Amino acid sequence: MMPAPLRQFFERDPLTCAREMVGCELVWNGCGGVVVETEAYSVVNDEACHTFRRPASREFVARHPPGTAYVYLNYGIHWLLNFLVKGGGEDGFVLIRALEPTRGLPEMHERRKTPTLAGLCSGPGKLTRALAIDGRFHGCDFLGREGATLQLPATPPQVLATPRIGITKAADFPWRFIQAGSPFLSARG
DNA sequence: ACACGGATACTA
DNA sequence: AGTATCCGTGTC
Repeated sequence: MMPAPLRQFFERDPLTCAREMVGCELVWNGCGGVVVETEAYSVVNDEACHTFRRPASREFVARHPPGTAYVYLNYGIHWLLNFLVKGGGEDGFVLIRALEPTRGLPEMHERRKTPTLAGLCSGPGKLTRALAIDGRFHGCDFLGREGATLQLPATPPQVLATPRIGITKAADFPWRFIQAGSPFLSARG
């Protein structure tokens, strides 16, 4: 079960949570890195959030505690990792979009077959592949599992807000958060 | 620039 | 069943 202080991390609104997730080190079974890019999705007035059109997603929010992993298959190819945010001003999700690799580099390179370090976890689908995260973890207490840790930064990095990537609805919301100047992002911004 | 690929939620 | 849509990536 997830440590109480960590659980409280997800008991806030999605924007605050997504912003403060940048700089945290996410480790899973010896592989992982520092989160350098996230996006916030809200169940309130956000057409890009799954809950806006998917009853099953609304049911997911109702039936799981904050911090639960929300993992889904996008474009039939890529697993995307989100964490459920709940109990603050608004409920929603934080999408993990990119990591600066710090742990288990050989193993991640083996899974991704990627030559460059910069491209190893520079996208939401890339990092789930590198960490071997898939639909098995949808709905589970991911950060409470053996081998999973989320370490808060000693000194928080400078974080910038930009528009979210790859969506058509509510595309103008500046709800993507990136570590300023990081070469490990999924795109420029 | 384009193909790849499957779950979800619609219409009937 | 058939259709539209979708928080992407690698290779063309």
